Amino acid sequence: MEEIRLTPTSYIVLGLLEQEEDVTPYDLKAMVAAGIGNLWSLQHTQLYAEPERLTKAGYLTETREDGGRRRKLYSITAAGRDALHAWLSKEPDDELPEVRDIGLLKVFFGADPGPIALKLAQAHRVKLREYEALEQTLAGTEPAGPLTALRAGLGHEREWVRYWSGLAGEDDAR
Amino acid sequence: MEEIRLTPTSYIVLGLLEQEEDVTPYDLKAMVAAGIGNLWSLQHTQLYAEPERLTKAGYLTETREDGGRRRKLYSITAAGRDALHAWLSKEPDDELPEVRDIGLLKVFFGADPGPIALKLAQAHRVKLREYEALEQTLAGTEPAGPLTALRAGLGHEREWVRYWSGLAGEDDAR
DNA sequence: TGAAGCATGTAATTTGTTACATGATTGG
DNA sequence: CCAATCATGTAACAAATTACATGCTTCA
Repeated sequence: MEEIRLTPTSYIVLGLLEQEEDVTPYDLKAMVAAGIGNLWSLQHTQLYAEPERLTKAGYLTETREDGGRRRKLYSITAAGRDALHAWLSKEPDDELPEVRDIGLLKVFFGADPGPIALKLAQAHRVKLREYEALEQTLAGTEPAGPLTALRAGLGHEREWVRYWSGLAGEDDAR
Repeated sequence: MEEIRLTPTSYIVLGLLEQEEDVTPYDLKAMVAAGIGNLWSLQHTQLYAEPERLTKAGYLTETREDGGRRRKLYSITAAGRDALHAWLSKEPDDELPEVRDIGLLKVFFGADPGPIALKLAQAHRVKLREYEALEQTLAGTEPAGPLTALRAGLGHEREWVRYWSGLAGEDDAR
């Protein structure tokens, strides 16, 4: 049993596996795409590597399908649940997220904001509409976490639309 | 002369070196902290590794101080400028940034938002005040890029304060 | 029935982080 | 003049991305 450091990637995998058993990396890919991936996306290859790491450390068990391709199926262990819940209830630190937007980086270093703003205002409008639709779907469902997190995404998408629209010399109407 | 892939880290170094010559990694660290680091921070060790990479590829030149510690001094080359400007004026893609906030990740997976919200609302208020002060400093200066980028940061900090204050059951007064 | 694209995975490479270390400077 | 902290860097390690590869479905 190896000691490993748990990263955000680890917690995403643990969090998803807490909800469902006997999950393949491919299933994980779909689960990520369905929700958390909006907030924190992962490459599909990480969804092969990370469960392996977590298994070595005792947080997951790995079994094989009987027939067919004998794909790997992962499930969370008690130790995995413990680690997840310990993290969820740990005293929060006050680490702030960074913006890390490529377009903004270019603007910082002197790029003409116009074309960037046009493109990104449009892209954020699309994303905003997608979130608004998702909000309808999630409204009133349990657990509440995904909806609460989504509302942060909504706020930031609105802010991005406001910001880039202003720079593009448009109004921000949709 | 080696081929290398230019990453955001590369462009940050190139962008900073366009403004000044004969810069040590330590200087770079200070330059990052003074501005772009708010948007996109780098570990100090990357500021040793990255200029070396860029030098091998012909985008920078490396010289040595005469006396003392004979520290390494970097300056941008014509090829470096070209690469930077090509990037700055390239047709923008519409890649959207992700939020990647640890607190929000916890909320998504079911953590109690209360304590997280309290802590982060406070931290974002502090950051917001810092940005407001910076805005005063930058107002009217040239080049305009840093101020324009800062205004995005201001908008998002306000949005974070609004969001987390709401979840903390505070009003968002400062 | 064959092409397109989805599903599934491995391996190599590159990037970024952490750990460690030591010389210089400065405030108390 | 001592402790703290800033300045400066290297090396080892871990993580994430990219490249590659191949089996399976489906539908034209």
